[in-house]
Amino acid sequence: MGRTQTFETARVVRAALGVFWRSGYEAASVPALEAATGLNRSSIYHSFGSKRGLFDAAVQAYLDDVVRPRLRPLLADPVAPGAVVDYLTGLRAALVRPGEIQADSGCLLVNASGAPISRDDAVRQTVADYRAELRAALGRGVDARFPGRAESERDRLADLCTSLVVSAFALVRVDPHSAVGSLDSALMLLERPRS
Amino acid sequence: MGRTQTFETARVVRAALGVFWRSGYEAASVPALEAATGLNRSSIYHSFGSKRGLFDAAVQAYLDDVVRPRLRPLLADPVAPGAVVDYLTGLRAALVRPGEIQADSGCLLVNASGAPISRDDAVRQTVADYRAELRAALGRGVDARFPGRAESERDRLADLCTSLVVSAFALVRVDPHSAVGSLDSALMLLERPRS
DNA sequence: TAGTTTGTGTACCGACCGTTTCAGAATGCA
DNA sequence: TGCATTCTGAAACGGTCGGTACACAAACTA
Repeated sequence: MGRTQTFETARVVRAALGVFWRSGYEAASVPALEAATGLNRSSIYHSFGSKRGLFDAAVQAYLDDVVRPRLRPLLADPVAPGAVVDYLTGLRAALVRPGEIQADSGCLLVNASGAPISRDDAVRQTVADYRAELRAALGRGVDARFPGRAESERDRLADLCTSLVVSAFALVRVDPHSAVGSLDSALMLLERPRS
Repeated sequence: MGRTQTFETARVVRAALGVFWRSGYEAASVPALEAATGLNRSSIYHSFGSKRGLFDAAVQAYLDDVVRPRLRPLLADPVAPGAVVDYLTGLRAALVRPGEIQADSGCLLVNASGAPISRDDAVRQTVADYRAELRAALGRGVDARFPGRAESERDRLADLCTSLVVSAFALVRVDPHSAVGSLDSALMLLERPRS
């Protein structure tokens, strides 16, 4: 063997994620990635092959460290009846919290969806899969909240919530007020009729 | 006086709009804008001052030639009861039509919302105003469709439709199927109860 | 026709882009 | 200690970026 890696890959990827998240893939310059990660370009290219390789790693980190932890309660078995509402409430809070990266940069993947990088098939698939994952989780949450309702109605509701979350992410950067409004719309749809 | 302009400004701006729409502001290179408009950079800079100046003109053209014509029936007085449904149906058709720019590039302004250009205050305001204009028009449409319902309920419905349209635009590029699904969700919300 | 104003083409500016190369420093194993 | 392997720093690659300078062609007014 030879010398071992002195930096923690996970930490580096997380730092790169911040840059991609704030700037988008195209505008994230290699010097900016060097500065954020503390790595020289040489090390970056040695470890990740290309800017794109680092981006792909950052996307995985985004899914694993940001998206999925928030969705986890919706994947429990059984799902708590309040889990969907908790999810939306938590997201709402994040979008409102000043300085929070989700608040001023939205969602890495929703942003990618409207950017030039979206012309890449693999990225397109990743974003579509992300949406499907979100939809599936919200579906479980809706089922747990309204177990008595017809499946078609629960599906309709889950579709609506998914779209509302996407729309919130799409507009946070320019109009946080209506982004929060989208989530509030979703929360109203999930209200239980008075007993 | 001296020589007069030999090109039609409106045509040039429309050509530039196509480039910005497909590529986004940052990735729209000056050479690409030259090719699309048929103008030399010198003429572009003489007439519009900067790439950004041309972009601003393109945004106005987008609002005037693309957004507002589609919204026009919703601004009529009185609004036809079917106008909202027609709007959503027409948009749905455009998002499905292959080769249509809205189908493979979404909405210029929703895309801008997740891009680096969204850090510019003027652009932020423009996109927020665009959303407000869409919301207002859909609000009129919803009012015309359900004149008997309470105002709060009509507002809720208009908010939902607006978010659903935004979410459709946000994802067309990567997942046209669920984009259409968002519009279908909106159309279902607008169904009239059987008489 | 003379003079003035304005549009247009060519060439070039410095800056930055992502990527590659290569030498050397650092650390593992035998 | 010596070798092997890997990480790291510096420098340079060709290419493209948005923007500018300037000369000239064009077309209007008088």
